[in-house]
Amino acid sequence: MAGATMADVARAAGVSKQTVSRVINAHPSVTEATRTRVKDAIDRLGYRPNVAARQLAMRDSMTVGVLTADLALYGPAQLVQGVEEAARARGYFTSIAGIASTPSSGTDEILERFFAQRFDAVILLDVNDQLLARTSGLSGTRHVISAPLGSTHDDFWQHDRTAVREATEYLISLGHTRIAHIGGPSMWPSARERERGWRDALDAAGLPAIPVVRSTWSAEGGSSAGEELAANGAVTAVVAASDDIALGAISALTRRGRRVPDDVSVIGFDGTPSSAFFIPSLTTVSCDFRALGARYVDALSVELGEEVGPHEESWTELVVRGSTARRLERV
Amino acid sequence: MAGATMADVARAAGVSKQTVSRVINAHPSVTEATRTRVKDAIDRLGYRPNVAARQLAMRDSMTVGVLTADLALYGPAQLVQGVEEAARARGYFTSIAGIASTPSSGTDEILERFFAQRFDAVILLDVNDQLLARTSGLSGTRHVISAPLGSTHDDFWQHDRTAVREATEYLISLGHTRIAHIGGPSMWPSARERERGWRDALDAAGLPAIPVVRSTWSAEGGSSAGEELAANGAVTAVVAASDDIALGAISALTRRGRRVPDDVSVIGFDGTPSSAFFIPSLTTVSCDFRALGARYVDALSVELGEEVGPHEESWTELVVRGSTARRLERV
DNA sequence: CCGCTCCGTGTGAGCGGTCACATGGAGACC
DNA sequence: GGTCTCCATGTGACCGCTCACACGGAGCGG
Repeated sequence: MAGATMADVARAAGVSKQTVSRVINAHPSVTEATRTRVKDAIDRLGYRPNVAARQLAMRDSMTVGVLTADLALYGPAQLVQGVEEAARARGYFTSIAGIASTPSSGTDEILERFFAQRFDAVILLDVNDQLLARTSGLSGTRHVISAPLGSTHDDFWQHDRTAVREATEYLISLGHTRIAHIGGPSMWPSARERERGWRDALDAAGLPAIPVVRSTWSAEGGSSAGEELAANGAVTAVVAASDDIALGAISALTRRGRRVPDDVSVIGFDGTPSSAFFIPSLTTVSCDFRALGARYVDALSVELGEEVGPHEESWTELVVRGSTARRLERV
Repeated sequence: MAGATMADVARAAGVSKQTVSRVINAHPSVTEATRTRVKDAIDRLGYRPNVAARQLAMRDSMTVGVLTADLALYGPAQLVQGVEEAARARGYFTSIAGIASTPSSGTDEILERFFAQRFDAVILLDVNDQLLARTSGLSGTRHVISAPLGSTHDDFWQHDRTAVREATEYLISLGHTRIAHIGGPSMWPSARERERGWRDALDAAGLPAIPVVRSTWSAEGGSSAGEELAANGAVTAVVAASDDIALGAISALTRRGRRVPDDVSVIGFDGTPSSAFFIPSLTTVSCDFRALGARYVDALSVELGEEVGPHEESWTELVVRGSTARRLERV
C-alpha cells in the first residue's frame, strides 16, 4: 500500500526493472505479450511511479512554478487557472507561491525557497518591477518568463495597451473629449500599459490628458478615485484600469449625483462575468485570461523545444454595454 | 551554474557530504568553525539543495497538494491563497490542480496524476461529492482532508450554515416573512449547508419555506433566478448563496421593476470587497476565507503531529449594508 | 594510566528511477 | 550455412541526498 516499487513490479512480472520502465514510458521495443504482463502486474500491485525518483534521474521536474501577487484579483486568478490547465495538458504539474506585491523582509526568503524547487519553468504573473528585480539573481531555473516585462514576450502586454486605446477611441467616437483615466498601482506593468493605451488614443485625437488618478486594484480605490473625479465637472468619461475600479467609480459618481451613463460614461477592464450585471451594466474590455495563461505555457514550451500550434490573434475584446453613452451636448 | 552538488561543497570545504548535510539541516554536532567553512563554500558555489533528491531519500515532499474547482470564484481563490500562505509559513510548498466540477472522461486521469505526486498532504477545497467519491480509492497520500465533507472537520462547514441562519434571522427581525433562497449548485456541499442555514431560520420562526431557486455560482445564474423570483410578488426578501448571485438577482429584480431594498431585501454571501460598492451596497455574510485556508493547514499540521495554537472563533460575520430594509407594510 | 562515554566527523548503503551499453536470438541476405 | 542487422531484454552505474553506523580523539572518573 505504502507503495510498490518498480523492482516489485519487475519481480511480479518476471522481467527486469528496465522493461517495466519501458512499458511505462511507452517505449516501442516491447513485445505485446510482456507489455500486458507488466501492465497486469502494475495494477495488481497498485504501482505508481515515484515522481521524485524520476525527477532525480531525469533532471526534469515536470513542474512549472507560478509566482503570483494576489489570487483575489480576477486577472491573476484566471491566469493561474489558465496556466495550470495548459500545463496539465502538456503533462506538467503546477506549483504556486503567492507573494506580497510590496517586498518585505521575508520576500527574499520566499523567492529563495521558490526557486530552490528547480522547476522546469517559472512563470511570473503580474509581478511588479521591484519583485522582478529581485528574481534576476536567482537562476538555477531553466526558463523564466517574466510575464510583465518579458523581453521577448512584449506582445503579451501589447494587447493591454491596444485594447485600452480602442476602448478610449470608442469613447471619443461617442463625442467625449474630456476622458479621465483611473490607473492601477503604477508599480504594475499592466497598469502602466493600460495607462499608455489611454494616452495613445488621446494623443492621436489631439485631446488633452487629464492627470491620471491612481487607485489600488480594488473597488474601494475606484471609489476614492471616483470621488475625486466627480469634483471635476468637465469630465464626461472615465476609463478605469479594472472592472473593480470601475465599479467603485460608478458607485462614487452616483453618490455624488452624477448619473452613469447620462452624465459620465465609464469603461472597465477585465470583463469579469459580474460586470454584465452591474447597474448599469458595464462597458468593458473583456479579456480571456485563461487563454493568455495558456499562451504563457505555449511560450515556455517553445523555449523547451516543443512544437506549438499557432494561437488566436487577440485575447481582448471591447464589450459595449450600458455604462457608456453618447456625450450629451451641454445645454 | 547548472547546480553545485553537495559533494562539490564538501570538497570545497574539505569535509564530507555528511557534514555538509548536517550544516544544512542545522544539526547540533558541528563545530562552529567547520560550520562557517561549509557555509562559505555553500554560497561561494551558489549551492542549492536538490529538492528531488531530498524527497527521494526522506520520503517527504514538503508539499501540500490543493485540488480546487474554480479559481475564478472568490471563495476558492481566497482559500487557495490562505492555504498557500499558511503552508509556506510552515515550510511547505503548495501545488495545485484545477478540476472541472462536473466529472468528465479526463477527470480520473487528472486525479491519478495529482495523487501520484505523493504529497505530504492533500487538501480538497470546495470539491463536490462526485469528485470526492472518486478520490477515495486513490490513497498513497498520507493525509487527505476533505474540506467539504470532512468527517472530523465538519466544524469548518458548520459556519456556513450558522452564518446563513443568522443572516436569515436578521431578515426576519426586519419583519420579512416571505424569504426566498437562491441556492448554489446542489452538488456543492457549501451550497447545501447554506441552504440548510436558511431553512433552519425559517423553521425556527415557523415561516413557510419558498421552494429554493437553483443557480450556478455566477451573477448570470443569479439573474435568471432573480427573474423567476420577481414574478412572485409575495417575496420580500432573498438570501443568495453568494455575492455574485446576489448581484445578478438585484440586477434582475431591478429590471423587473422591483426596487432593492424598498420592495425586496437581498443578502449575499462571501463578503467580496466589491460588494460594498454594488448599487445598492450589499448586505452580506463576510467570510475570512484566507483564515479558513490557514485553518485547513492547521488541521493538517495536527495530523502530521505538529503543535498548533488555538485559532479564532469565527470566520464569518454579517455585514449590514444597503440592500436590506425593514419590510414595508402593504397598503 | 586505563577504560569509559561523548562528541565531531567520515563511510557505505540505499531511496526509485533512468541511461548507456551488453547480450542473445530471430530474420535477412549472399 | 554463415555473417550481418535488428529487436527484445537485461546489467550496472549513477542522479543527489539521508540514514545507520563506524571511528578516532578528548575529557573524565577510578
